[in-house]
Amino acid sequence: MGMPPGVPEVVVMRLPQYIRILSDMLARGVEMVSSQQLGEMLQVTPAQIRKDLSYFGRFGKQGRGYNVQGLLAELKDIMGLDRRWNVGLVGVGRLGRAILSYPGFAPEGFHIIAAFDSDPNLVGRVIGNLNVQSMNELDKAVKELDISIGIVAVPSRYAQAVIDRLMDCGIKAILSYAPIAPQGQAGVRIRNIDPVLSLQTMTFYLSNEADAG
Amino acid sequence: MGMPPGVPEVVVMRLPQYIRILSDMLARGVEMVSSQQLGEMLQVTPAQIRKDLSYFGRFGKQGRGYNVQGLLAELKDIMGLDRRWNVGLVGVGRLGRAILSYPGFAPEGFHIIAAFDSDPNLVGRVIGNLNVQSMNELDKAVKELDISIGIVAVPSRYAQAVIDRLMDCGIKAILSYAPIAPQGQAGVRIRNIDPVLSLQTMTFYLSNEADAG
DNA sequence: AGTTGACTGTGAAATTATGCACTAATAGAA
DNA sequence: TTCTATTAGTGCATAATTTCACAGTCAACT
Repeated sequence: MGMPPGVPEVVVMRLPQYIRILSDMLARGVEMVSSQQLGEMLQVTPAQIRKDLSYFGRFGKQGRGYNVQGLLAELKDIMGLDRRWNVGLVGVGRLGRAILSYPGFAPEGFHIIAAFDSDPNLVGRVIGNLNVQSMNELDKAVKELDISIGIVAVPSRYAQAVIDRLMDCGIKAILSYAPIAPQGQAGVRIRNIDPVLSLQTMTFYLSNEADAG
Repeated sequence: MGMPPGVPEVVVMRLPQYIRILSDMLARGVEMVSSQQLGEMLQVTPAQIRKDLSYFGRFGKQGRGYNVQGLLAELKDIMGLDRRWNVGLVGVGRLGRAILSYPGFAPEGFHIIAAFDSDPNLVGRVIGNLNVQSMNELDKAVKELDISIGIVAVPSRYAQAVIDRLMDCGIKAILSYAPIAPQGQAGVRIRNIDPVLSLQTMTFYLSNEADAG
């Protein structure tokens, strides 16, 4: 739909961060912002921000900077974040319930509108306003409710099977909380939420930059 | 301590994933693995894996591949993951308690041994085996308990202040669950756990790759 | 012992990403 | 109106990262 082809993935990964900063600024009543200021807040060079934005158009005013509200609206449009996304959750154990009760999704347009579990003791129960459905109903629900994003909150050993099921249903975006390296099909994006992995990327520096300071 | 200088950060970010795969393999009883096989599981090219490893040494046998147990041990050593890390948690609200009860940290050597909160109603209470301490005790506890990693699980509006406090105590690695762009000092690594941001990096593709398939 | 097939380690090449530095535009001051 | 101070957008240079492709090594088999 008129979106420039071949935008580097690194750029796409950064735009949500710009959006977050701009949202904060808008809430604080800031009207204009320069790439310089934006860069300071995100710890990147101003040039990178300008370059990133240039993939999509020209949003600034020379000598002035960017209109916060305007740029925010443009970026949300570009990223598809000016609309509602229906999300399905698989796994309503402890973690799944925590996810259901997390208040941060809905304000950003992500609405968890269906929950699934394979445990017969859970199917049929109402958890967090949702009627827990059997995995057999996944395909039907995805189509009828127009679910385009799946969240996986099942024990690791079942996670790959669940991801496979979601992909078979045509889901193209999956957020997995399982500490595994998921195997995805072409055209499907998978993101992992994995605090241990995050910690493990820092210990290298703790071990090796041990200067006396 | 004899660690090669100037290892690219991208490489350091990938090693924990190799470690995870190798752990799985070891548990499944696999003895040898080639860069080819490893690459298939991680969706990266074999050459990348070999190149990454070459920053640290020569771990494979030509014609055979890598010994799973041996490579795993080497990588854990390199990453500082063959030892115990003491972690302090700030914020013992709902999220903080979920983190305390998450069983995935300890088996990987990350031990949450202190919990802090600014809420007087929580200070002094025992939550998840830990006696919740006041923020005033942070500095002392960090030193006495040899805490080198901080986890931040406080509401967004307090997160930056908590991160600043941790950095003032000499903490050089922070895992933040707050949906903000944290400002770090030089030499301090901060990682974010932010499911909304993860979702937002996928909607671009959902919106723009909408081919009829 | 020699041959074969497999696979690592690594320079060199290709690709991708970042940062520089300049031009053009804009607002406000003089 | 002219001058000054800003700052966006961008072509180009540089830097970083990835991939290629091949020499060298190893174990198994004959």
